[in-house]
Formats: sequence, structure tokens, C-alpha cells
Amino acid sequence: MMVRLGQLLASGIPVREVARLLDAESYLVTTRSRSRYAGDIVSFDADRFVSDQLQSGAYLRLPVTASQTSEVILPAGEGTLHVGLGEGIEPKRTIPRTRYLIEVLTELRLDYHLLDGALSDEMVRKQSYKRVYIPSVTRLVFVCNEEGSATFVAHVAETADIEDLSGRSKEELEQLPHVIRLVWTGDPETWKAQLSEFIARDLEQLPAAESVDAWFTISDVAQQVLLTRVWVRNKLHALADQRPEYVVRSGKAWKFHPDLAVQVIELARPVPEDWISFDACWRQLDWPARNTAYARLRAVEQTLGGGHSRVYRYQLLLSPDLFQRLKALSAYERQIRDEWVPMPTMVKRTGKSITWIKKRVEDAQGEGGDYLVTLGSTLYVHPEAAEQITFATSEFLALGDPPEGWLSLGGVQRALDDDSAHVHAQLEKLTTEKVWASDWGTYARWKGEQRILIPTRYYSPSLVAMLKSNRVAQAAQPLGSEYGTTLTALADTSGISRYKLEEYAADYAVGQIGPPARPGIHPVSRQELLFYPPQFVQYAKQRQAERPSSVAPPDWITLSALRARFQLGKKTLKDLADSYIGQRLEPAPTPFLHPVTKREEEFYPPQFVRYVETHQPTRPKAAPDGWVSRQRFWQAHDKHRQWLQRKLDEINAVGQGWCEVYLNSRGNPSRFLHPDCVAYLELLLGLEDNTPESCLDGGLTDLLE
DNA sequence: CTAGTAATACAAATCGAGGA
DNA sequence: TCCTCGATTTGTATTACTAG
Repeated sequence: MMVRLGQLLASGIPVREVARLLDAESYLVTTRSRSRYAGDIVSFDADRFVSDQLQSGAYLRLPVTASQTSEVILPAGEGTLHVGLGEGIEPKRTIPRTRYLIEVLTELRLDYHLLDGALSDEMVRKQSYKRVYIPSVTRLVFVCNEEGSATFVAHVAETADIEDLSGRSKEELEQLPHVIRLVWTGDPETWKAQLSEFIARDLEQLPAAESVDAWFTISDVAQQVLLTRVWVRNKLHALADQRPEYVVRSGKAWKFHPDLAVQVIELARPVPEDWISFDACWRQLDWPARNTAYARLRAVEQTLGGGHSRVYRYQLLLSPDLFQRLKALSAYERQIRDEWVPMPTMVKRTGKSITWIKKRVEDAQGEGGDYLVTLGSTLYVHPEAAEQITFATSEFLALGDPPEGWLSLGGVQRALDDDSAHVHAQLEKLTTEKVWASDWGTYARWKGEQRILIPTRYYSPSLVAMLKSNRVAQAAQPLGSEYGTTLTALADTSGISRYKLEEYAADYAVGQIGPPARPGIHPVSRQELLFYPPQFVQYAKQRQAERPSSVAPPDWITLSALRARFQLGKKTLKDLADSYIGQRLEPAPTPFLHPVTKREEEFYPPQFVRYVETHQPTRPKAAPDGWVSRQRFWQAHDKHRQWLQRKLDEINAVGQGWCEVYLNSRGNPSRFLHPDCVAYLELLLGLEDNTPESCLDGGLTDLLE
């Protein structure tokens, strides 16, 4: 603003005239001249004018160029009455129409050029007509502040018309079809509204007409708002990020669309008095770091919507509403920090993993209760849940180590060279017998050299030895049929799973279908076991036969087999299955008996296989030649991975196929960079290392093309 | 005071191994 | 088949610091 005001004052238009133009005659300062031959010195208090404008929040858009001509604008026509020197006629009132016009142009955000005309002696007018040309909408306005002087708005087809129109008389102007005469109604607002309408009539159709020359540089805006260029630059660039078409590079300088400039000027508007500075707010609040408070502020502001904080003269000021919310949030967070238990502490207390604790907390919390809260990056557990879990897990911490030579289930299975579920079942049985009670126990699990707090059963060497001899004896002499059969033996011989047999046995007992199972001494192991009569065997086989379509059609397949075929992750396949089921696609997955495991399993139709083929996420392959993994790249160039991430985001590497997932050397999916991308990044690195900042600005965008 | 950079911290997602 | 674990990768928040 200062620049344009300076231009205006230096344009050759007399200072008094400028003041009249702006309806700002109160800013004229008269200083008595020291020389008595000279008149008083009249000057315009530009500083006061600008600061008042800033205070009031209403900025006048000053002309792009202002000049004075020695010619009369809209001279009197032939038929006009000449009234001599105008003596004896009452001086006409002044109406600040120019000021109103400038206000209208400011509202419409239009740039304009001002020309002040001369007065001639034989004219009635005491004030000159001004010519205002608005290039973006090709409008020409003739305006005069003197009472009774009409205002004319003309549409200009060619630039040559401007001079032509200026030389005509008012009467001639009125006759022209593309000229509108605007009369003073006595009310500034209606006059302004009419003027605005005439000027902006087809403004919407002409948005692009505004030439880039009229756009604003950073300095232009900075001088308007009286804030530093850095602040303005940041604001402008931030806005321009959202409207890339609103910023151009003109030579060395950036130029911004007037809309952006206006927005920034808006941002510099003073804020209400009850707003509080961010630092004052932070000092009253209870956050450890200033940055934390700043992050919270941004988060809260986002939920509130805009307009609750504003930077004014290097001060980030917050609305009272925002401040209250931050205060409440800080109190809430303080309470969490003081009373709740941080996750790391919980891990130490219980000796369990974070996932484990999380699951228990979720179980512990009631309806709608929120027992887990993340503050910053620490997870806090509600005190009640924490206490409950700590109490419940004290047993884990008390877990001892298994005695030397004792074996876990896996160990027993390896010792017997039999990894079937049968071993597990046998151990289960043995551990219920009092005889063996001291030969097994629950201890902490050992995984290689590591002690893990999972209660795990370990079995003594003598128990294992017994099991071994038992199995040898069993092999020699199978169970006698005259006693009936045990469930385990039946499972082994019938092919029906022991889980199903248990289920059938329960139904058999409840329904009293045949003679009940009776306890007896096993001829080989001398254990007391339950023996089931032949009727039960028959019943079990019947139940088994009744199971829905016991064998799957040949092309139906289980999820796990499908997983092996497509090399898909568990979760990926599960998601695909869920979506298949969710869409109610036919035929639906159906339970069948698995030919090998003899268990009932969910089988999926061949349609699902095709569904997976078409919907599966593209499975990574080995990287083609020349592609480099992200990790290798940032490590090789001694850059942080975030640096790389940022650069890739900037050039939209994923969008243009410069970044793809391939298998890395470990066989895991990882992101790889296209050779071109690598070349570009290396070029970038070279530039960053070797050239000053200024070269980077313009050069890189070209390189990207 | 803002915006940018780098280092660090944390958490979510995922996988295979092992036990029940 | 389900669960838990540690290991690993990846994404994002926090922190510290700097230039302008």
C-alpha cells in the first residue's frame, strides 16, 4: 500500500487533489513555510493514513498507475451554456464519489489506472473529471466529485477507444449504446451498489482477463500489510500450494494472484482484544514442551474449524474459545499422566507383551469405557484395569524354570518321534493321574536361550520313558475288543477325529442311546480308562456319516491350501474370503470333511479361486535389474529415510510408477525405486551438495518435466 | 515466529515359530 | 486352528535445532 500511495503522491496530481480523491483531507498537514515568499507547505500524512487503514481493517485498493493530464476530460460540448467565470453562483457541494468508486474497486479486487483531468477556465466545474480504467473488465469510468456531475461507465472494446471516449462531451457519451450514465441518488450505498453492478456485470465471465503483470509480488504484499517479507512469503506460498494456478514465476520473482494477496492481507488484520498470545497461553497450561502445546493447538483448531487462531505481527494469537478448550485438554492430559499407568510400566510390572496387555484391557473395560488413551506417543492404561491386570498376572512373574532334562510337549513328541495329537492326548490323561502328579509342572517357557513368561507344561524324563514303553507295548498288543474301546483307540482306527468323538460321546451319554461307557483297566498300560461299547462305535460312525456332504468336490479347496497355492498372507486371504462372503457370491463356502485330516473344514468353490486370482493384491516379485530398494538408497547416500520419503512424496513417485513393491534379498516385500527415479534422486543430491539455494528454485521444476 | 530438517520414539501391521 | 511371542518393516508423532 505504501508503494502505491507513494506513486500516487508522486504522480503529479496535486496533494490536495489526492486527498480529495481518497476523501482523506483530514490527513493533510499544513506546515508554515520558513520563507515568507512561499506559501504554506501542504503534505499528506501517509504514515498516519496507512496505520489508520490497518487499524480499521478496511484497505483501500490504490491505483496501479496514477497520472495527470493537461487535457480536459469530458470537455463541455458545443451546445453547452458558458457561464463565464462562475461568479455569483453558489459553490457546489463535494460528494466523495472517487472514494466510493475506490471502495467498490477494492471490494471487487480490481486493479485500475487513474488519470486526473485538467480544468479549463471557461468551465462551470470547479473539480475535474477523473478517468478510471479497469483493464481486467475493460471498463472505463468517468467520475467527478462535484455535485451534479454524472458518472459514466463505458465498456471499452479496444484500447484506442479510451482516448476517444475521454475527448467526447457528456452529451455525446450518453448517446452511445455501451455507455451507462449513473446519477447521484443522495445515498452512497445505492450509488455504490449500482456502480458495482455496472462494473462487475460480466466479471464472472472474465476471470482470466487479468494479466499476470497485475499480480502481486511478495514485496508488494509485504508493504501493504507492513509485515516482513518472510512472513508474507510463507503465507503466500502456503496459500499457493492449494491453488497452484494462482502463482507464477516471473523472472526471478514469484507473482501471486490478487486473490491470494487479499487473503494474506486479511490474515494481517488485527485480532479482537480478548485474544491471547500463544506463549501466554502455553505458560498457563501444563504441557511439558512448547511444541507439544503447539501440536495440541493445531489439533484442537482443526476440530473447531478455522478462525480461532491468527498470526498478527509475529504473534500467534488464540481466541478465548480456543484457549478454554486447550486449558481443559491440558487438565485432562495432566490427570491421565498423574493417575494412569504408562504401557512401558505395565510391561515391566506384568512381564507380558504390549499386545497381551492391550487385549486384557479391552476385556476389562465395560460398555463404552475407554481404558486405553494415547497421549503423544505413550499409551496409558486406566488405573482400574492396570490394577486388575497386575494382580492377575502376578502368577506369570512367579513362574519358575523347568528342572534339568524335563521336556515340553514338543520335546516329548520329538523324543517319541511322533508329532500327532495323540501324544498330547496321552499326556493330558497321564497328568490327571495322581501317580504322575510330581512328574509334570507348569514353568516359564524356554525358547532357545530365552526365558518367556508363558505358562508351559514340562514333563519329567521318567514320565516320558513310561510313555515310550507304553507305546512300544501298544504296538505289540492292540486294545482288546471284548472290553469295548477307548476314545483314543477309536479315533486311531475309525478315522473320526477325537474332537468329534468327544462330541458324539457326550451326546451318546445324554441321549442314553445305548449302554453307557464304563471304566476299566487297560490291559497294557494298567491305567483306568473309559471304555465304550460297540453300540457307541456304531453310533459314532452313523453320526459321522450324517455329517453334511462329507467329502468335498475335487475342485473345492480350503483356505490354507489356497494360501499355499497363491503364497498369500493369512490376513490377506481372510480379507478376500470375508469380502467374497460379504458380497453373497455363489456358491458360498461350505463345510466338508477334509480327506487327510478327517476334520470338518470350510471349503471354497472354484469361483472363489478365480475371485482370489482377480482380486489378490499384486504379489511382489524379485526386483528387475537397476531397481534399488529404498533402504539401500538412503543408506548408500547417507541420508535419512525420511529425507527420501519426503522427496518421493514431492515427485509423487508412487503415482508415476517410480516406486514399486518387490521382494528384497531377504524375500520380504519392500519398496524399490525405478532406475530413473534413482538417477533423478542422485541428480538432486548432486545439486543439493554443489549449488547454492537460488539455483535450485527454478532449476528443479524444469528437471522434473 | 514460522517453516524446514534430522534424529528419535512409538505404534501398527505382518510373519513364522511354537505350544495347547 | 488359535493364540502369543519376537523380529521386522513401515508410517507417523515428537523433539531439537536452524535459517530467515
